[in-house]
Amino acid sequence: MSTAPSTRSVATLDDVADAAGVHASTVSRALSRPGMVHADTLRRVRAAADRLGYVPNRAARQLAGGRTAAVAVIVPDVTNPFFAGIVQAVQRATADEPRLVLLADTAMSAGTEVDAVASLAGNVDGAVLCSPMAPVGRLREAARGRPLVLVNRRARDVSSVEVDQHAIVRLALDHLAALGHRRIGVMLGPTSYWSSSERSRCLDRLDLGASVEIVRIGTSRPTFDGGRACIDAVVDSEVTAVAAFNDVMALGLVAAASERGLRVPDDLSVVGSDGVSIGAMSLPALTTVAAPVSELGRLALRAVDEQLTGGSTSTSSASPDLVVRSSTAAPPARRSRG
Amino acid sequence: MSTAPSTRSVATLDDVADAAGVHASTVSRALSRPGMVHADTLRRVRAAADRLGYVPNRAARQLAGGRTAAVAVIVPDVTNPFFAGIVQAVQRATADEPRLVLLADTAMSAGTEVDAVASLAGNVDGAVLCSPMAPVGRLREAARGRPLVLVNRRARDVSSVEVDQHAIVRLALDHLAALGHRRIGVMLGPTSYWSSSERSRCLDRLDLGASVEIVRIGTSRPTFDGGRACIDAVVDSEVTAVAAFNDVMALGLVAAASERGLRVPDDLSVVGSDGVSIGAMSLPALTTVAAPVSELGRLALRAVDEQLTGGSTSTSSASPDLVVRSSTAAPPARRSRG
DNA sequence: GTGAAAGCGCTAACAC
DNA sequence: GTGTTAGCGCTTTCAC
Repeated sequence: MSTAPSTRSVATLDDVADAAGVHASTVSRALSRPGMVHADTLRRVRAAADRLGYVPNRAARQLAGGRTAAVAVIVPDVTNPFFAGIVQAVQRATADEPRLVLLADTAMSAGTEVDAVASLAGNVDGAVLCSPMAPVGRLREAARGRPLVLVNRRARDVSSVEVDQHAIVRLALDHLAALGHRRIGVMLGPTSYWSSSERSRCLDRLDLGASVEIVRIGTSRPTFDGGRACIDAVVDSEVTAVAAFNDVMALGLVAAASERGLRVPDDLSVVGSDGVSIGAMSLPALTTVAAPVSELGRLALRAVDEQLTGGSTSTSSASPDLVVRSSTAAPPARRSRG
Repeated sequence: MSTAPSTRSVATLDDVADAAGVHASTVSRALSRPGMVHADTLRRVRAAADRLGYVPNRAARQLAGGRTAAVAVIVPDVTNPFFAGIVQAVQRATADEPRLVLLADTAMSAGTEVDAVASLAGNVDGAVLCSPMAPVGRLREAARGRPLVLVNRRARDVSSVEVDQHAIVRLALDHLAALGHRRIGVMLGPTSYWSSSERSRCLDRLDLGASVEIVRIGTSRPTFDGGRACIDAVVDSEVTAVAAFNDVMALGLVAAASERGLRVPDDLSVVGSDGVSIGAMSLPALTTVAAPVSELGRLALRAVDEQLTGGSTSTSSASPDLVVRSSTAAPPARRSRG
């Protein structure tokens, strides 16, 4: 009956064209620029496409048109729930106009990062780089002119989206100060992290009043063990509370504290940063400053699109929220420096 | 000097061919089947490709050759570290022969799962589906003949890789029995999960000796809250230890227990399953039966390749390991049923 | 508003 | 062992 469907397993544009009684180019227009064809043609084409279960071949589309409808997301480590959250957020943000998400995990290696950008660049409309550590110059070079968006890192002439680091510091310290802490440690991350050095800069500008003293707790790897390793510095500094660089480090610190016989929050209060789910699952549940992950995803995607259409780069920032759980942060024990 | 490099921003096969003084098809061969060209030609081609920073265009490659050198990984939730681990494992397993990894997060929806397979199928050499919940028939249909590999789910005529569920149950229960527990609860997951019903079947076949009693603890969502929700059933069943369906549920149970004033492991021992990092970060660190994630990744990729070359499907299983941490599992308190 | 024709960059028969 | 010739399935000028 009617035009014989091709014997190939998947329908092509030509098959749809035959079925609808129009030329392939008309089908192409109908499907990608509905406004450019007659309303009647449009209906017939759509009906035919549906009936045949037509799915456009992206490779062909990319080859002919240049657009890929795909984005790359490059993370240091997907098993870190913060980065997994961003990957998820980027994907969800593509819901209105579906795009493929190509993922690369760099195993926290700057070299792998550059390689990932290089191998992905040709296959996507843009790449979202989470907390990249490679020199931005190398990254741009590897991107060959494709839109690049940095998450939590700033660089000249490259788009970026970031969590407002000042707000993170402010929320964590205000919370601890309000609980009555007067000597508070701030844990930093690796010096190569923009977010870490930015927080350090924020501390300089921060005014918590004369009664509160801030102590910087060295720099350390942004991992559970990195957090653990800070326990000595924390104890030596004689603080009653710590604002950690991220949740995972916070948990490491809590674990190390408890091994030392320090109880959290009785002997030491800890506030994390990120708001990842594991914080809620720990015991006691971690009070933290949560990053607005979904918004970061949306902003990152928008930044890709801006470069695609306008060519202009941008920097946008999103605000975190304090999440008080029950709880790793409490008023200082009376006995300590009361 | 010499042949003018094209003005386009990225070098093509023709550019390399010109630079090397050979035909494009020779370059193609040199790059994909080095054995088929003269050693000298090979050197010249490679040198030229390097010099021009040539990166093959995958879209063109796919269009012409049919192969995509990409795999899709579809997970219910990337922020679940177990699934993130599999994604990572699949990617790492591609190291020898690099492939793109296309990720889709289905937000635990069976419908989204089918959609994801449908939209990805045309763009990859195969898809790895983690703990899928959609009917396998729908998934195959959506895959349009592309290789499909199920992780922790079995179905006729579809490849699958799984963690040996019998071994999981065995390792957890032997450990608890060896610690002296005589009445042990086994938490199950959603009935729609193959791994849950499989474990239930394993319990029937398991022989722990007459002195050990097993109690099935209902079924529940495989989440932290799902684990929490089991506390009533656990308390009512009067077990002294529980083998949880997964780590996240185990942590939920531990949290709920502690809210009830039950101490872990003193009043209740808990063993998880998965071996995800958050288990190690919790307090106390979770004793668990760890899934061989890297191996699952390798096996999944191999199953894709088998179907691509031989066309045959297969089922392979990998063995988990008991990871004793310090610790959520201990001998039962003397006072309980001793 | 629609058809015709020319590629996008590559691989895969074929000849030589 | 290498060059030639066709396409792969689309988008996009162009005419009309």
